[in-house]
Amino acid sequence: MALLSSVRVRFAPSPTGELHIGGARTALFNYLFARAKKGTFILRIDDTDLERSRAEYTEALLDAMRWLGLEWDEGPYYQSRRLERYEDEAARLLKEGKAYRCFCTPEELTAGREQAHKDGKNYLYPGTCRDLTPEKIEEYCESGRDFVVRLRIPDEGSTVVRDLIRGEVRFNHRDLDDFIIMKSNGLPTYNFASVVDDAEMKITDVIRAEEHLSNTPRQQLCLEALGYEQPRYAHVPMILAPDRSKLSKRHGATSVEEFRSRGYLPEALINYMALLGWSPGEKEILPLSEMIPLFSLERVNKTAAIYDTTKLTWMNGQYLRAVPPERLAAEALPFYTAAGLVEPPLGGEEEEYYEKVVKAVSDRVKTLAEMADASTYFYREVDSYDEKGVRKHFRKEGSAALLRRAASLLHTLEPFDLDSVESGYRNLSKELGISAGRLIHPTRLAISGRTMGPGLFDIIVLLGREKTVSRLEKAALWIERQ
RNA sequence: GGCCCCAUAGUCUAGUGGUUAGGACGCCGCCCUCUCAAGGCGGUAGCGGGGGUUCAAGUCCCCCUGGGGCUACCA
Repeated sequence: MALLSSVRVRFAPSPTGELHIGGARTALFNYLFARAKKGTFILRIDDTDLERSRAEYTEALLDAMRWLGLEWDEGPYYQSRRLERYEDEAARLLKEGKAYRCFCTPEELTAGREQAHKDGKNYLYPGTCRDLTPEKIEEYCESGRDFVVRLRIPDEGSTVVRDLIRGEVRFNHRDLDDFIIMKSNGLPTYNFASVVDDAEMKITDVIRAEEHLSNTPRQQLCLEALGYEQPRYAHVPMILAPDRSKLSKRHGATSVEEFRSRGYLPEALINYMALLGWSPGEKEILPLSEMIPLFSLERVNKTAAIYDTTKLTWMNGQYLRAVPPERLAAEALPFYTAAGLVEPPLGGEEEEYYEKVVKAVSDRVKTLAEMADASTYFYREVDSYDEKGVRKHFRKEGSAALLRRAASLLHTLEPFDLDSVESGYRNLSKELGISAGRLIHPTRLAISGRTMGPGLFDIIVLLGREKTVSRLEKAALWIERQ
């Protein structure tokens, strides 16, 4: 029983570009639905558009899916490898008179459309070839004229889409025309291929973006003509760019690959996307595994969402801080490499140092890219001092002398560890009758060039005696020369 | 243009006739503190407009407005 009712869903992207967060979110909802229902999640590549489909996009797509952790149970199936199926099904419809050959040229069609537009009228395919005589058809075929196959749509009546999220939506047949199911190049159109595959793959629930809602009556009509059962439909809200328009390249980071390269963690991206259109209830921060039992289409809303990187970034910070140090070091390595700070493979001491740097810096950043950026002075000499910091901490009377005192303290300090450095600093400030901050701030600026960062004593110990002392002296010199 | 969907703060959302309209990000302030984060506390800001229905409307109905989608030999 449970087996019979088991759900089968699919994510069916077309490999015409990178996977953007809209598509990824649709994939995620399909995945969550399948897992929550103990069903099957199928991946299908809808690559019937030869012009725009590219093999490298398919690879990138699979890569992105794997990176996100959205494991599929079946597939990937490729529509381009199933062309015979569509041909057979189209031939069947032709034979049964449910579809017909249309010999109109694209030019004729376009002219009709433009004319209608000029007259301010609606354009629907006028049905020119709808009732061609068998003789005429044969004549056209023999003369080698190109043709497409169109589905015959009833003139009267309507088709109702029962959507799990939106309720019943009615479409009048008079607003639909006999649309094309097979192009003149012999390839199926989306509406047709998709339906043939969904039927053959026994898809029980079609969960996809809202942009497909208007196409659903066409698909239902196809299914009906083909004599297959209807799946259930659920059209999830779209994800819009910050300017409310449809997602596109010019909106900065929109593809999964881009977020990845900007230093976002897959679990943060997943968590953030899940919250776009779905609400789990109490907790907002929750990993994929915890989302599964909570997921249901009833809690998916109808409103298009505008994605907002600010919240994603915050969430990434949350995840970053929860990641075990070893994994964090591994995830961050490509970013340190790209920034030219390290060159893997890292040796023993080098690796130890790297891990300490990561640990020191990770608490105060939100992305892996920021992490590398915040680490530069652990690998390079300081070549400039933060301007505001200079005004605040270097310009004061006696700053250079202060730095020299600190340098000489550290020069001989034993042992050179966190506790002794800190107490050494605190004692020195007491001795000089100044606040610890008066000593700490210029030191940070001197050894890191920055006014913010990890705890000063952590930096000092990590950097080591030699570098710290030399940077302090260098800064003192710099101040004196100003 | 036609058809369809949608409408709670800047953003993501809870809400299914009776709530001081709840949470999160952001922003502001305070606390903590060597800085910056993190964390804690507090604050800022919302039911697009107009008509109905009802004792009572963010919630139901209609209109308007706004946004989005489809209307391709794209998916």
